[in-house]
Amino acid sequence: MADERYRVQSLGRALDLIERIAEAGQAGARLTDLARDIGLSKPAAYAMLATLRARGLVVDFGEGMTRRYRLGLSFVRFGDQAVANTGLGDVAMPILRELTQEVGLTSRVAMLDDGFAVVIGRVDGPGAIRFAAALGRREAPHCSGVGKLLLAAMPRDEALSILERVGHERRTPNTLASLDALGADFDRIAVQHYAVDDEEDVEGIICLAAGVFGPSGQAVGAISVTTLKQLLPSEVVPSVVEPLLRHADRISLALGGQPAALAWAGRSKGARA
Amino acid sequence: MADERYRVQSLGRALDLIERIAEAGQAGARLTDLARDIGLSKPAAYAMLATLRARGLVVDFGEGMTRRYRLGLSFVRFGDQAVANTGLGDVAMPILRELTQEVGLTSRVAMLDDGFAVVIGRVDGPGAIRFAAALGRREAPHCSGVGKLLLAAMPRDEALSILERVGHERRTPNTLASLDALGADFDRIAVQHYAVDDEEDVEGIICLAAGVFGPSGQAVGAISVTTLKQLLPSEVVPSVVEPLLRHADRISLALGGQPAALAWAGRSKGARA
DNA sequence: GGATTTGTTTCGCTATACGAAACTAAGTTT
DNA sequence: AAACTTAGTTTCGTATAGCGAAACAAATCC
Repeated sequence: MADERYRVQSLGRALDLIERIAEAGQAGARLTDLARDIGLSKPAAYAMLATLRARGLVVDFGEGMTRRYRLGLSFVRFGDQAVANTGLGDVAMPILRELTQEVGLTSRVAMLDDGFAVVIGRVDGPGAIRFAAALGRREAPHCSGVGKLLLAAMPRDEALSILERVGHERRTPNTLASLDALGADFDRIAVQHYAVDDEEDVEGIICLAAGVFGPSGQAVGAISVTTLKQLLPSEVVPSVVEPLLRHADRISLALGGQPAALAWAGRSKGARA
Repeated sequence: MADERYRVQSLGRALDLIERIAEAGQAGARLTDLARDIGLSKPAAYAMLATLRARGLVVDFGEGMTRRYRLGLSFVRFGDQAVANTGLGDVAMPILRELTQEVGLTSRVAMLDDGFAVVIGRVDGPGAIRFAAALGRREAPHCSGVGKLLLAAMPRDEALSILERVGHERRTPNTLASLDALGADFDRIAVQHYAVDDEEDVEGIICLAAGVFGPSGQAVGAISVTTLKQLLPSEVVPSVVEPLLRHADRISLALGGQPAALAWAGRSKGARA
């Protein structure tokens, strides 16, 4: 099944097209650019766009020579459906709202998907500082709070295998780029039950994450709060960690899962199961 | 461009496939059923699924004869991007949260897309009563609060043309199924600045909607609150309408648009522009 | 254990996705 | 304002690749 023989080439190209349109964002993408970027002729791209447009998956605007394409609202349903499928999104969102209200920070929920931490829900904090916390963003597992937490919660060899596969390159001076440093951090996370991304992905941004655990004690996801490092002096970190862990446990319990204390305690012995 | 000649058939079939998988929801869909439903051979559907799976657009679970497919998290990013493109989603969500907190009811934002009101954001209310308010859902324009509001805000002939195109059939005893009844309701909405779906779509459900207006005074979207009819006696309706209109105006202003009073007043004379 | 059903793989035919080229129309330059 | 450029649209012939038939493998049912 992982075999590359059984693929539909034209569908793959159409997905490339969608990818490029998504990258173009609100500004939209032009036919000629799209065709060139995905290595297709204009008529071919034109036909694909017409097909996607008929389904509402892309919309066009502008007339004549300046027609542009962007993603259409038909994607909304599919994206929401994908989140609903996880079972985590709907449970987490109301609690995330309470967390954001309590600590006054932007909060998120993420799950591991193909080695990356995918953000499936967010609640923007108050104030002018907005973080471009796009849903569906794939956060690198080695330099994001949610990513490190989810890796720390799984058997060590699996975590290392993921790191090897998706990489763990340096992004800032603070990034834990070596497997040794990451392993030590995982150990600390397992003891303290929360992960810290201290300017390891983007300079100036700090992020605290806690795990959400299922019935068997394995981590099904993670929640986090994000803010500017300068707004979170180290002495107030505990006052944020406490509600973070508390609300994470509430989500775990709402899912019928284990609280963090139980899950982390049972992790080492259950790891080989 | 609306011409049906220039289409990519295989892409269209793949989109049918995605549609069916979305319909199957959390339970997932099986290869054989999918192939049959979209009128394709098993090998063809198999290749499409492999292509989609490689991109994370579908995920499979279960082994052997009971393998099932559901939508994958890669759709999340596209859905969020589509909402972000509208410019309305990100502005409306924080205010929607305040609205839900203030009135204690589930709230939503919707936009008109291809004749239907598409829900692009929601905040679930507290309490056990959850409404399956899926994002991306296309609400019929004639029997939903947001739909009727958006139709009432546009030139009457355009509204009628949409109703003719997408239909306006009866769903409950309360549904306004005639164009006359709908027209009268549009007139009332234009005067009172809010729309009511009083068990017109689903029995037992009531919904109040208010408009969000852009700089030129045209409606760019609508927000609504929904609850069980029996929980909202008519004497308390005004106490919900007031914050609804107030927060809707806040969204309009945040977009650089006009408040409802101005927009509705300027509607008739600007209609032919 | 045989029968049935589902997923997987092979393979050959032809439908169809693709590119070349021509066309139209909207900007841009001189 | 005419020549030039650039973008989108349409036509059409061809070779590719998408498709179905058939066979295979593996799991479930009776």
